[in-house]
Amino acid sequence: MSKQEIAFGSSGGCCRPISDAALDPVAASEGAAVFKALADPVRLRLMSIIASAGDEICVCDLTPLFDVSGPTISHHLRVLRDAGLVDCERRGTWVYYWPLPERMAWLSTLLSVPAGAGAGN
Amino acid sequence: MSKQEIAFGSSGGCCRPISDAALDPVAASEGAAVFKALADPVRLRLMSIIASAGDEICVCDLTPLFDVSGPTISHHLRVLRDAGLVDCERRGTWVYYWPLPERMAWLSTLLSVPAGAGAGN
DNA sequence: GAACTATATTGACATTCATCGAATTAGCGA
DNA sequence: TCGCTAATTCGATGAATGTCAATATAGTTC
Repeated sequence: MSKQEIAFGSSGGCCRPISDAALDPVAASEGAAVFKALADPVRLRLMSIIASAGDEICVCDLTPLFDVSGPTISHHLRVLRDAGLVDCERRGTWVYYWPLPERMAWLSTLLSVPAGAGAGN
Repeated sequence: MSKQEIAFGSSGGCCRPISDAALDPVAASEGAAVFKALADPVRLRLMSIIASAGDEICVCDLTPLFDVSGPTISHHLRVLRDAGLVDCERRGTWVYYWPLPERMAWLSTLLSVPAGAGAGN
């Protein structure tokens, strides 16, 4: 278990939109690490399937949905878990994954646009 | 100008939270490409500075804020532009960047958590 | 305990990526 | 036109990453 989870919020406020205040280098590194977890087509789809499942979902139900090997799915799930986006539990032979909405909500807030932000348009 | 902008929304609905409906492979690739643009500490900080500037901002004001070279900043800005997150205009000797809030809002919606979604916690 | 299934880990490999220095383009002013 | 500054593009390089086959671990069933 190489649990090297991403620490976030350690630099203070974790829930302020970036259009509200610029990130310092430390916060940017933390945020980028979580975005990186979603920056792969397989992982983003995995995340969306797990998040929309409405309930925990078995790895055995996830794997056949993809064209990549089992070990690759396992690898991607670990990345999502290290990013704090999902968690899992072994129950018998099977392993079940569920979403951690807090981390997703955090990213969502980071990217939220207060009202009429942005000068350009 | 290698403008290979990321097409999104081409697969239909672009503004549905992933906790609401799972992404198909095409949508996942489009979304992952935009997240990838934010999956770097320098780029995420650049994005936050540009988004929080309240107005367009000159590259000459961005570069000294980072420990990387000018060409590297230029490279990262191009990635953000190709992702549709910012746009720019040359005015005289200088080039000014501003945020495109729509794309940020799209990502924010993707990650938004309706209410009490997520089975686990 | 042996055989079997479901996941995870390991090790290797090809590709992608962040970064830099050097060269290039764009515009200003003398 | 010549020099100067701002920004981008080019080419190269070392590091990170996605993938798979092989192996290992966890658990069930006989």
